[in-house]
Amino acid sequence: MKPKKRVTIYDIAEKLNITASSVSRALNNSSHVNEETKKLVLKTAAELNYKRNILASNLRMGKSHTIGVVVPRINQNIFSNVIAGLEEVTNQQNYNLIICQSNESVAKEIKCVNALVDQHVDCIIISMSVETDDISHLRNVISHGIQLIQFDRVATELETLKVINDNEQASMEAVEHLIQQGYRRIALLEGPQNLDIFKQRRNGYLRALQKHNIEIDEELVMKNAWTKELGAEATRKLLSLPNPPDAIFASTSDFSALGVLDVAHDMNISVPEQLGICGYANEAFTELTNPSITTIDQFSIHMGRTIANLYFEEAKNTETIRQPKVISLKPELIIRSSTLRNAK
Amino acid sequence: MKPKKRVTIYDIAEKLNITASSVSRALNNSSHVNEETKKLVLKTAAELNYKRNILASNLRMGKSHTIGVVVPRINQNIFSNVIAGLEEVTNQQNYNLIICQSNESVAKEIKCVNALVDQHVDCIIISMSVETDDISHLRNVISHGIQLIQFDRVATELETLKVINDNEQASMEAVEHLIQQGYRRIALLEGPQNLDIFKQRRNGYLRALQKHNIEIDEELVMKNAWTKELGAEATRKLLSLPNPPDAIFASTSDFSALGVLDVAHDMNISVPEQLGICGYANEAFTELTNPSITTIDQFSIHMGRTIANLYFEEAKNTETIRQPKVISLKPELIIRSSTLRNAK
DNA sequence: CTGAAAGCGCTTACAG
DNA sequence: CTGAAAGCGCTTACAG
Repeated sequence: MKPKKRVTIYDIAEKLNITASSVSRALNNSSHVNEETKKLVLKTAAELNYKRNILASNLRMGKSHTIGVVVPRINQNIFSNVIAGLEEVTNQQNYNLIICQSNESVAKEIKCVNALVDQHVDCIIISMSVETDDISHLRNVISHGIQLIQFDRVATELETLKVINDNEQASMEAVEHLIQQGYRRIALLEGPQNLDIFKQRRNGYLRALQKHNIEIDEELVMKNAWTKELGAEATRKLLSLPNPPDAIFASTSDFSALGVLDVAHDMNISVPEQLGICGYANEAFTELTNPSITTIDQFSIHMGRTIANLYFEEAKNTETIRQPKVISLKPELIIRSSTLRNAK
Repeated sequence: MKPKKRVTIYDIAEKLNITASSVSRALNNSSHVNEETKKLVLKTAAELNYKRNILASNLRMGKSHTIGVVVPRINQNIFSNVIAGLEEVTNQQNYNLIICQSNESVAKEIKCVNALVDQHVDCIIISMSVETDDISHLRNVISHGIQLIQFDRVATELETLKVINDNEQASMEAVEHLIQQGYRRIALLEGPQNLDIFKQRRNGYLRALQKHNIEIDEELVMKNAWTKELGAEATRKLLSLPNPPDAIFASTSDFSALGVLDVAHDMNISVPEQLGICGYANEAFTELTNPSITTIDQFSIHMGRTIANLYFEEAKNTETIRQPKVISLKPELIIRSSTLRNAK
């Protein structure tokens, strides 16, 4: 089958004995066009089954009606849900979404970002890889006049639009919940501190302990325990301490919480009686483990929608000098069996 | 910050005192170009930090170096993994991926497909929504000269490139495994039969029973049990039969298997002793439930890579008349506790 | 191997 | 409100 010959604005113009200029104006709903001709053009366009050639329009306008998204991993709860939310909104606006994954590598992240710049995307939405320290590729985005929106894992020092979670507050609530349940030696599995989200979670942990006058024991703070394996490893160390913790807050992810749970099972340590466990992210599996895992929900689909809406709002606001807006969303503690000692 | 003025082929041409035509040819590695000038052009391009304007190139060539993907849901194991695999390969080839989700609605699917056609994508990769019966929107894709690749949930009657799983074989193996474990009254939770994948899984079930001379009892075949809730509902009915099943093959998904497990827990029926459970798709959680769930892995990342590679191979083959190639992948049975009666 | 020219299909500043 | 014209930046068939 051969591609159909496409109908252009010239075909419409010819049929109506006007110029392509007028047709274009009518189709774009420009104000400088007669109501009559506009109607006529729209009618004829429909009759001829005209479809605007987006490639031509893009070239002329210098924009692509496309938004690029760069995330560490597509198949991870928070990111696939953010993408789902983004897709929902951008689709309504007839925008396209180009999705890239950095696989937690800066090199790949840079490659993705540059590809999107080459593609003339109108906006780049990014959550940084764990490796990312130098952010000159992000500055480069801005210098090309492309809107940059950071979310979740953001570089605070870079003034852009941001949609973040209030990690500190959420962490604090999680740790306070543990304290309320009678846990006193609460360990922290923390993530790479070059990412602000992990710093904030650490701060929330510290603040909660301070507030309740619990001494901070650096022995209980395990660095870089942000995968299932690393979480398990850290847990083994913690539980073999002379004075082991009675609860572990896996602030990095539910995956590390899962590592904690595995080790507890292996060592025949009962959860939540002997050990409380709290994760982060409300991955689907946290509901299904035995016991189910207390965690923090980040409403990631809603986050995706928020990001997209922010872009379209800002795109409208061309008049004034805009300042980098930051939207902070409030995560919610989901209390499950792994920390419910009192209720049992 | 203002966008930088972009360097064009004219800038390079001017600097070298040749025409843009030659520059273009050099950059595109055309054979009709002097080696010397080619080198010179590439050197100058690098010096000036030239970047091809993809929008212009796209318009001129009538293609977009973009592939559209339409899946029912992005945040579902198989699809997010297929996308991850696609992204991996297309990224290497400097192609873009535009991702849409149909949300299991034909209306949305049609909207997505049409948007991708309007976008002049080079290829559309699709896994149909459960509602899709009429496929004229897919024929429309082909009539626009756009390559169409179907995967997983395919319309068999439509002759296109396809990458599928051997669902029948996998189902048969799953049911045979149940039989080997001593289960004799094996129920089937089946999906909407307008989707071929669910028909094939049903066939695999039937073939396994026939092979082992087990009478087929239609009472044990539950239609349309393809979500957690519907799976649970069907299970309640099955377990209240005068002669209830001793195993349930949730051929639709692990989510329905989860529904089965929930009901079994509620009714204090022990798994796998009193009831064997097998799911489909190897969702992450199947490893984490208690007991862990036997299921079928579809190697979805690999499937994504396979699809992308198929596209690029076919794109090269312009010479001969191509026939619609179908690649069938072999899923693998993952045996876990929920069906291991003998081992216990 | 290279140049001159046309054209992809649109949008918009400039006149009138 | 409408037309004529230029231009977005490339690619390629046609000559030479």
